[in-house]
Amino acid sequence: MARKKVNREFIIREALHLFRDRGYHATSMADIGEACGLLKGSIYHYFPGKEMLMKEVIIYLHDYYKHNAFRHAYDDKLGARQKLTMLSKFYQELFYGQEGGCLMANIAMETNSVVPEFGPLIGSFFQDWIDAMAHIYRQELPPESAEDLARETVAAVEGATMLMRIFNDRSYLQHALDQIGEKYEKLSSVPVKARN
Amino acid sequence: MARKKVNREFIIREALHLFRDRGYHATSMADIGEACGLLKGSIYHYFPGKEMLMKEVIIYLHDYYKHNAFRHAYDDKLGARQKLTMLSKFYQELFYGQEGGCLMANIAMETNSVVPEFGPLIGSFFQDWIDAMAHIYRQELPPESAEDLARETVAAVEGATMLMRIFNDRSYLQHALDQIGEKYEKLSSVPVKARN
DNA sequence: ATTTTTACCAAACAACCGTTTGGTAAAATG
DNA sequence: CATTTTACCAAACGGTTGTTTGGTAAAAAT
Repeated sequence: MARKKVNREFIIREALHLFRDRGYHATSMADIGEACGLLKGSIYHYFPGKEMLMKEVIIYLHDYYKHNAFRHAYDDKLGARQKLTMLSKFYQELFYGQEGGCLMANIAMETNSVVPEFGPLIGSFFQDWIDAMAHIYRQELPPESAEDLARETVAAVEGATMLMRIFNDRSYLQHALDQIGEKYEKLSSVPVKARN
Repeated sequence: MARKKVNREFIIREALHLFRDRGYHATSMADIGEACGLLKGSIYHYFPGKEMLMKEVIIYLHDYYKHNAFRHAYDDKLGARQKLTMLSKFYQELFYGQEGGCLMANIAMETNSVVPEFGPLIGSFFQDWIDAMAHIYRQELPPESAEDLARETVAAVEGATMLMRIFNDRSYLQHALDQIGEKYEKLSSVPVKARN
């Protein structure tokens, strides 16, 4: 019977799930402890407090996106369409497996005016996301249009993720992801290849 | 010195502001009481509890949208473009005057899995919004495209509202609202009139 | 003018929150 | 083997939460 090894990363990941679908205030240290097989006081052996744990969760998730998604945007071996396809797949797999939508958006909405310390961390995540999309779009679009389309894309995906959660209907996100490629095809004047 | 008259609607409106930009859990009954010039216990003279108050806030806001925004979508005296312009103006004025973004989205994200009673109320709001947009789009678009575009529009506005709040930059919402008209122009084959 | 209702306040309530403390068995270190 | 460090538990801490209770002065109704 393999013992679950408890370490900082394990706690971060358990906390990530709880924060994502219960929110920051409704997730207690006791909840996090229970998910890790610990008492709430024991979390303080690994983290100085709830706020710091939340910050590390945000940074952890930001890093995950960097390595598994944004990364592809700067991969010179790929064309713009390939990049968009890879990112779409990433979002699809990420959001489909899980309840609770997007942690970054959820925590941002809940804590924006009440725990301002999270703001810059979450802002940095969305800026990186927008930058990655803009970098892709700049391959065939003027810089300004690329930037606008990037912001539009992130907004569309986040809005769709929210509606997906509210209506418990995955087609919202699916539709938004499909639209990313289509919109780019229309804006870049390159002829559309046959739909695969 | 005119005395502030305290009644149910006054409390609902004060609570609306607090819930919108501090969230549900971070807004205490004491906060709401203070905003109304009352002690927290006195709120229970008007409402049976915090949860019921939140529900009434949601219904109140839903009604406000119905009467001041969705209404225009079904006004037979207006053309599709006029309707879109009026709705855009509504969102613009509504979201510009206030911090805290969209209460419906904020509360939905925060409480979706922790106070499920709010879910149907918020879902009903977004469904009404989508229906209103779809009704406009059906004037010149096939029903299925109209429905898709409506969902897309609501998602885009909500996503932009979120980013607007995170980056404290109104241009996100402005851009999203501008895109509503443009996208509809492109999809409906009617020639574009001169930009006013 | 008397009664009833309204609109509160002041205080208490149990429950829960994030955090701290003191101790302890096991593991790592020397 | 002796010692230090690690990884926890159990319990307590002060503070805050939503809610309830009992009372009271003013307003409304009779």
